Amino acid sequence: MRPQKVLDKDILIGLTKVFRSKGYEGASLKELAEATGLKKASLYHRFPNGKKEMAEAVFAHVGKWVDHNVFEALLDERFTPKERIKNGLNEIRTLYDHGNEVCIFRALSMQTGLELFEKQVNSGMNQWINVFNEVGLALGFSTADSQKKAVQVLIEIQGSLIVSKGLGDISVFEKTLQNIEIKYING
Amino acid sequence: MRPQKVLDKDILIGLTKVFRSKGYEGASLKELAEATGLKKASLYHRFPNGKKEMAEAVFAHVGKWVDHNVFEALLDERFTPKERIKNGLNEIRTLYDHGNEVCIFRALSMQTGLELFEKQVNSGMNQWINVFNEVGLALGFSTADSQKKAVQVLIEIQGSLIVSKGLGDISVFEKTLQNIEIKYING
DNA sequence: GTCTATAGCTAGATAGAC
DNA sequence: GTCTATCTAGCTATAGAC
Repeated sequence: MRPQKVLDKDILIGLTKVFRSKGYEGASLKELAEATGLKKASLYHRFPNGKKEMAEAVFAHVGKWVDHNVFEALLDERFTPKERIKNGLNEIRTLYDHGNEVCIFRALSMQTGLELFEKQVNSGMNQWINVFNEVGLALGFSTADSQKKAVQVLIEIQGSLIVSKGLGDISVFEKTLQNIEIKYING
Repeated sequence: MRPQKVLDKDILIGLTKVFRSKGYEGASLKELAEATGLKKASLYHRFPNGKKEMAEAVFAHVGKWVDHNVFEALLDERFTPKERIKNGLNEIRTLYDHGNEVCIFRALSMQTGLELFEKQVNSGMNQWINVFNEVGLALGFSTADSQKKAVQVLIEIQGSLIVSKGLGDISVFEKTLQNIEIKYING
């Protein structure tokens, strides 16, 4: 067994960067190879099913990050529900680099026609909603109100990322996060 | 002058359909030709600058539609501001086919790296904000409040389209439009 | 595991007949 | 104005040396 030139973790970072900025179709094997520091053929050694498998790995990697950071912060019972909201929103700030980064799930799933991604986006969105719903219930919101607010969080995060990018003004994203915090903390 | 086999209007419909579902990179000349009923070379006769020019034409075409329908409804002084909101939101329902269609500007501008589209998205978004701002002022909102609400409209429309598509549930889009209506009509 | 080299294909775009 | 045929460049993916 010859040693790996580049760590799996670092490959994923390079792949994520390219897929995020170019999308699935727009990302070429050439760029993906350059971003990881490996040659094309070596990338195929790591991902025998090619580009699709690379995108899947990025999906899984970011999904785990969200689990371990965003969701864990929102559900961490060592903190009060209000503190959890603050902490969770801070992780979201990091995830999207304060509004500078697009949502990688959107970048990868849009217009690929790959069913797998559709399913993963669907279950990912439901997870976000369930987690925010849980915090809402812990804050004493009614079942219906908590569910509604949770969906609204998702809408506003995704929408504000788009508008921030379109206007070239990341303060839109920041203000949206602050509004979400207020809505959860002031009832 | 030999007669055109396909009308400009119908070509634009075909191009729009493909770009909307596949994005700029994902749309191939082959598909674009098939969707319009012309052969590739004939498409190049109509759009000498190729794919980029086709996308620009779609941009302009949809932009005009929005001007003539959404914006005109929102600014039509024959109606009260509240009626204008209702009418404008109805045009938006049509534009996005009740949440079934993605935003063509987003589909075309994302991850293409084409500056032209970035500029057009930027000015397009500013137009949306200005028009909603104007209606807000007509309704008696303060300058700051009207501006804030106008940005929020854009965020919620874009976000709800994404969430609707991700969850496979267009009621998310419909509920968002109803919330916008309530926010404008009840103060 | 990583590399060079290349296969096989499809992309966007053009030439020229009609 | 539309077409068939074709060009070149780039793509994804593989073969095989090291």
